[in-house]
This record gives sequence, structure tokens and C-alpha cells, in this order.
Amino acid sequence: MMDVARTAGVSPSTVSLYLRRPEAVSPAAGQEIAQAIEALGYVPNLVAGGLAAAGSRVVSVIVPSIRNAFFAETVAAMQTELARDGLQVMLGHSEYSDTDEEALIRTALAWAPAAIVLTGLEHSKGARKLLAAGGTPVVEMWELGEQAPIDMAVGFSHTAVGATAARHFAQQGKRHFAFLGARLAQDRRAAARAEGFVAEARRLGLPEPPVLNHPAPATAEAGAQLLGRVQASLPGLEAVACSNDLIALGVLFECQRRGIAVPADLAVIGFGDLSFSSTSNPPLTTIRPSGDLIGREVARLIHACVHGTRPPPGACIVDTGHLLVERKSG
Amino acid sequence: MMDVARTAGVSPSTVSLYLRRPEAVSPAAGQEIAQAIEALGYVPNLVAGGLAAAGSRVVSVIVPSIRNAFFAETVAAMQTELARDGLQVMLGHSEYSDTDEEALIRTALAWAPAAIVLTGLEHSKGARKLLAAGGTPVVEMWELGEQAPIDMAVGFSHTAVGATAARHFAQQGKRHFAFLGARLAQDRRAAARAEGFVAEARRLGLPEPPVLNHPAPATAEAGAQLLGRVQASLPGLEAVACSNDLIALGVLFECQRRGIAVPADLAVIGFGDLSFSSTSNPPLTTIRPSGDLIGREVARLIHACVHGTRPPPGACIVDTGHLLVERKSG
DNA sequence: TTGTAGGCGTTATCAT
DNA sequence: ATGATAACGCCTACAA
Repeated sequence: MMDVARTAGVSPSTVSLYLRRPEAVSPAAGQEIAQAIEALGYVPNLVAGGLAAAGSRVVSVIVPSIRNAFFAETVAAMQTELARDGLQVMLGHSEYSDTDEEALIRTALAWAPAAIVLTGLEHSKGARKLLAAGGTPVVEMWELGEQAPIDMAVGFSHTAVGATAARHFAQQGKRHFAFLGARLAQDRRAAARAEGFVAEARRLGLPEPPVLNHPAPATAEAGAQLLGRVQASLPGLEAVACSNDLIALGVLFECQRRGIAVPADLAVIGFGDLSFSSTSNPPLTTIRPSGDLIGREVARLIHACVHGTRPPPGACIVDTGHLLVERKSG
Repeated sequence: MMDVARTAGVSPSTVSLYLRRPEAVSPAAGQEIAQAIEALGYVPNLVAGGLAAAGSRVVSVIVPSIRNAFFAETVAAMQTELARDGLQVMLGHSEYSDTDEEALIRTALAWAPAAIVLTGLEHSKGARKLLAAGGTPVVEMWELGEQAPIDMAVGFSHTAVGATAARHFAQQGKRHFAFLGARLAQDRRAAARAEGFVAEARRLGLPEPPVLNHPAPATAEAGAQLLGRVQASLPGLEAVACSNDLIALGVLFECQRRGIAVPADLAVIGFGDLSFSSTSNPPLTTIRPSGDLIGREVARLIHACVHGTRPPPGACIVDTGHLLVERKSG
């Protein structure tokens, strides 16, 4: 920066000022500085800037898995919005482990981020303490429920999603359901969907739906295997709710192989409304969580915090809801 | 840090030293310091550390789209490896725009990253200048070809992938091919696969395969539409190569709807070996690029740079190759 | 509008 | 093994 100042014939602080508020500097000086920057290929050092300003323009985002299309969607949307404020996304993935998450939070905090974004409402004790100590704004996303958020939250109720699926099947006159999930022990939001599904079926006076769990990540392969298990053990089954569209996709394929007509013999509902769900055969009935909306809302909240216009507590919890997308599979 | 030093009864330098090389400090002092850190909930400020050390422990990764499962896979694998070295990933996505990429590179450089990871070998003039100026290690990934990399590279030849697909079809006795792609104007690697496919068909003395392009991102929906176009215009068609497994998935579904037998009436080959490809009906023949391997190799290169043991130029270009995964679709 | 001075929380270099 | 000291590159008063 000193080089720029020297070649522009001004002082370093003028350059600094120009960089942050170009209109606060005289047009003539501005020209000189712009030229010097161009000529020298100067790139401001944000590390130094962050240190001096006691707060960097970084937003730390921690998701369970970036491979998961849901979170990829959200992160992408969020990044696009955040970039407008000159905010950079630092990414971490916890692989659904609370202890890993805590370590990531610790590292994140070390960067004095403008905000920190977490997935879900459940975190380790240590994580809560770390977050409570600093004045860093924290947004929890992709989940809303009984539990009060640490600070702000954007998401929806997963038990409500499960209930929607159960009600939908009931409306179609189905009575014997099952829930197909993967890694339910790790993925608490999927578990909440299962719970909501079962609870709603019970409330409607229907037979209690069994919950089948696949120990590996949610893939089409898992779905195909789960359908095999379900067929072997539950003869009168009429409908299955899947914790993820990929599982539903596997179910669809396995049904084709076994000659099970969907939805006549077996109704199928997914979750996620992934890109292939409208194109499958039959098209997949699913529940859309609006991952991109979540990303945008999180960004909006952070934008407000950064600009010192933090919304009132009530507006810091935003419910993005969910949407039943009825197609042909159930 | 001064607080920690005070409560531990040592000087700040000793604390700093302990944090970086615990074995260089006496066990007694180490104990005191550890306790003080624990008691105060001290989190070191990496921004200040980065400034003082003139180089942060951040790796900037710029991909075209994080929604794309290929890159998500690579980023996830890379992050896992990098985390072991205490390196944080800063993510950016260019949406396949060179000018956006240049802006992202500028921001990335402003963080004085330990390394910067780019996708592909093609970048704007400005981007090259920025990168050439600084001494930041740069790794280009997911592509290898005629073009020399800026610094290091990990990837494979996309024209070779296209050629593999064409040879495979030829071996099956097919003669009339087509290539189905999406956003070929933006996605140069997909375009290279198309090119390799066409060139190899020509080399084998087969009719020149038409290349069909879908203007929107590669999805199953795009695949279904492309199959429709292909059926309408190319009556004698025997095989289609898709630029992405999602497109192939859409083709598979559309074939089911139209009663086209795969592979008897039409052979289909994809690219990516995504999670659903082994489970589809029929299972998808595809080409595996090993996105996770790319991520790990990139991390290995960066690890070496960070440790001052930069491999010789020859070892800085690693070809991860590609693998034909033969299944039932073609 | 522009320049000056002090400090942000570390690390690195040198003594001790 | 430990501690004093000087950067690191910028920002934020404040003064001119």
C-alpha cells in the first residue's frame, strides 16, 4: 500500500480511505491512486485489514457434509448473496460428528469471522460455550424446533415434514406405511422426520409404521436395499416415506426390477426435491425444503448484522417451511 | 494471549512458542500454559498470526459450481486432508464465468493463502497475471491437456475420456453415435469430452457423431429433453454418450417412457460414476474420474509446499486418469 | 480533503 | 528454555 501511495503521490491513509470510501477522496487523487493500483497490480491485504479492523470479512459455514446436495445448494446460494457484501465463505464439514464440529468451530472462531453458520440446533456443550463467549453472530440453519437457537436460526420443522408425508398417504387412503432412512443415528434431522411421520400416523389411528435404517450414507443403493428388506418383512405395505430423494430413487429402481407398480402397489414419497425428482419414472412425489431460500435468508440475516442493523429477536428466527410437491409416485 | 501469559506466569513469547512447538518449552511451563488456556477459554487469533507470519493457513479453492457433485466430492476429500495440516478451505464458485473467477482470485490472494486451487487450465489474462505476480503456489485441477499449467496440476485428459467412450461403443459393434451435453459453451471440459468422442469416432472410420447441447445445467431433465431431440432427428441412432451421469439418468428414464430398450435399442454411457449409477435400471455404464483422488492429490501437493518440500516440476503434474466402469446400459 | 500516530495480536529474531 | 523487541500491513481516531 505504501508503494501505491508513493507512486500516486499521496499518503498511505489516503489510499486506505480511497479503497473503503472512494467518494471521500478528491477525484484527482482518486484517479492517481486507481492508476497506481493498476500499474503495481496491488492487492489489498485482508489479513492485515482484518487485524486492524478487529473483525474479518469471513463467514464460517459448517455443514455435516458438502457432498449432500441439500447443503451444497444452500452454501451456493449463501455464497452468492454474501459475495455482494464482500464476504468470503470459509467452509468446514463435520461428517455428522459433534466433536469434529467443535474443533471446526474453534478454528472458525480463530479467524474472528463476521458470522458463523452452523447446521442444526444440536451442538456439543463445548461448542455452545465457545460460541457464547465471543460476540460473534451465529446462525443455525436447516432446523427449527422446540430447542431455542443459540442466536439466530433459519430453517423448518422436520417433524412437521414427517407429519405432512403421513397425512398425504392417509389422504390417498393408504394405511400401512414404513419410513426408510439412512444414518438415522447420526442425522438427527432425518430422525426427526421419521419421528414426525410415525407420530402423525399414530395420531390418525393408523398402524404404527416401522422405521428402517441403513447404516451408510443416503444413496440410491441404500434405497434399493431398504426396499428389499421392506418387501421381505412387511407383506401388506402400501406406502413408504424416504428420508431423502436419493433413497426414493433407489426404491423406484428396485420396484421396477421387482415389477412393483408405483404408486398402485406401493406409494413412494421422498424428501429434498432434487434435480432428478421431476424426471424420474414415475416422477417422484416429494417434499421441498427450499435449500436455496435458507441460504438466502441466512445471508440476509448476516448482511443485517454486518451493517449494524441486527433485526429484533423475533425476526432472528425465520421459518422457511416446507412444500409438498405432488407428482405421480404417491 | 497476554492474559494467558500472565495467569501462567510466563511471557507471551513462551505462550506463542508453546502453541507452535509444545516440545520446545519446559514441561512445567507447558502445564501452566495449558491450564491457563483452558481456564480462560483462549482461542488464538489466526488473523494476527497470519499477519505476523506473513502467510495464512488458508487454502482458497475456486470451483465452477459447488452444486456439481464432482466438485463437491473433490472439495470434501481435499478438506479432510488439508485439515490435518491445520489448513482451512475458503470456497468460491465462479458459475463458469472467467471474469467472476478473476474477481474471486483477487479476493483469494488478498488473504495471502498458503495455496490457491483453481478448476481447469483456462483462465483470463488478468487471472494469470495476478497469479504470476505473487509467489503463491497454485494448483489447477480436473483437467490435463496440451496447455501447460500455471504452476501445478492434478487431473486427467477429457478428450481421452471422450475417446474411451467412442472406442467402447465401437467394440460393442455400434456405429451410429451421438453426444449429449449441457452448457457446452461454458463447460470447456465437457466440450473437450465431446470433442474427443467425435474425433475418436472419426479416427475409427465411423460416421461423425452429432453433438447435442442443452443450454441449462446438466440435469436429468436436460437428459430427457435431449433424448427427445435425438429420437426425433436421428432415426438410426445406436448409442449415446452423455457428458454427465445426471444426463444419462434422464436418458434412461425417457427411454423407459418411450419403450426404448437399453442397451438393445440404444446403448448409453455416462460420466462421473455418481452414487446412483450402479443402482439405476439398467445400471449405468460410465466413466469414473475419481474426484476424491483428485482432491487427495491436490492436498498432497499443497502439503509438500507448506512443508517446504515442493516436489520437482515433473512431479507437480499428476495424471489421475479415468476408469471405464462397464455395467449394463451399454 | 489529506496526513500523522498509535495500535490490532501474533511471530521471529535475537539476547539472556 | 525463556523473554524483550521489532516488525507484519492496515485502520481509526485525530490533527492539520
